[in-house]
Amino acid sequence: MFAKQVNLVIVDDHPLIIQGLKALLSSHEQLNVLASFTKGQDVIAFLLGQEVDVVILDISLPDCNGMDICREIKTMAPATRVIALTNHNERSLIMQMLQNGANGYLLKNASSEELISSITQVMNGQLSFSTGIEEIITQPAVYEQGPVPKLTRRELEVLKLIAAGETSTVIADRLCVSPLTIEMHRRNLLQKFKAKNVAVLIRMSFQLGLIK
Amino acid sequence: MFAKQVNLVIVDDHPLIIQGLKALLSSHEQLNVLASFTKGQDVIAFLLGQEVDVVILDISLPDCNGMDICREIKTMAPATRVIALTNHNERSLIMQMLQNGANGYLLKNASSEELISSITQVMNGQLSFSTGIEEIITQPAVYEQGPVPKLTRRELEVLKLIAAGETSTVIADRLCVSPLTIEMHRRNLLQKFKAKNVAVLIRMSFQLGLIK
DNA sequence: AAATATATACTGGTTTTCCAGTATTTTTGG
DNA sequence: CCAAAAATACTGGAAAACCAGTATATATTT
Repeated sequence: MFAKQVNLVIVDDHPLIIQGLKALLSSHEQLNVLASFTKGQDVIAFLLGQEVDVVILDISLPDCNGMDICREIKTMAPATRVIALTNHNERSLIMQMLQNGANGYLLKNASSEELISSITQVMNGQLSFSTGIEEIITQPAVYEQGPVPKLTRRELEVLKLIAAGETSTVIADRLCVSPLTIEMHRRNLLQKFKAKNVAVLIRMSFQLGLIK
Repeated sequence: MFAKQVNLVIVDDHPLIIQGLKALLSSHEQLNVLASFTKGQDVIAFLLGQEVDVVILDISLPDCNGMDICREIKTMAPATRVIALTNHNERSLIMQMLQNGANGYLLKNASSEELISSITQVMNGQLSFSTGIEEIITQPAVYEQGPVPKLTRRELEVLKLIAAGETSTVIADRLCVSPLTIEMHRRNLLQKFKAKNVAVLIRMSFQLGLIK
């Protein structure tokens, strides 16, 4: 199955997920878990001094954005394969991860067999996806989004206040600017998300993990 | 630590979580995992023919609502302890689970020690919570919600269409009713969620797992 | 230093939401 | 069968969002 020993690293903020992955991988002799981390920056530091074949990487990490970590990993260690492991199945996120160099994309409800198969595939130089993910990627979405919107500091601030239910007038008072400025931020946010109104803006922000 | 053998059952839609829990629990002789399920209804069927000490129960299950399963378990087997294991830390959900009879509430980022400790506590007849959960429960929320809103079939239908970004006029056309009817549904939804506008409505609906 | 992006702010206007109250019909539960 | 809940619908009106375009100042990037 594996031509040689495969060295892996796990990054997930759930100790139980890490535990489960270790238990699963340990029943395969040639799969060797070198380390596990609950923070993204720790894996970057680790990779500076250690060569790793596969990183299994959660997207939602407490200290940073898994997508950025993915890009960083591929920048510093291009030969290292990255398999995203996440609950998110939004096409935008999947495409963004692939754009950032991910070799695989698994959902957390994947089976053991699926995980092992995925590791095999990426080690063979292939891309690997959970059941259903390929379908999500390939079928043109009814509402086609571009990449995940990149928000400025101010836009994110305004978005959070909108999500908290505040009106433009209240937000303007809070941020000491004109209500017309906030209206302009709203318009820009709607355009970036290709959203027709606040309902879609909030929903997509949630789905993309921009707000919790 | 445990006066006697503790029989447990795990219900979670993530095989990796189940794997992790099993690995963890198996290193404690007196903790005996009888079975695991990825569907809520399966655990109910199991409990009909088997006495269980502790059920570790995810709230988000694919076939049903973990909160309802919790209530069902406590109805049919009051002596069985239920520990919720979830990613949600909204006060409403925590209170609802306690209301439905849960004995513990853990977040999925809990450590191994925390889990074992929780099992110990519930077996001793105590309530048990993840770090931080007690704080969430005890501090009066800035925006105090009541219990998780119970939506009618029609209300949920309208909510989903609102979340999809449709206006009241469009929703009315879709459902073959007057736009004024939809406006009335909107008003009722805002009242049930104690939301001041659609932004809060959508945000809370996602936070409470009512829509995905 | 220059180009670009961001933040800010305005005019003028339409659409939509939110609000409060009221009323009737239909459905559901006891 | 009856009471209660849900669904439906209306009047009248204010507040807020959404829209399109335009403009200037500041910050950032090249």
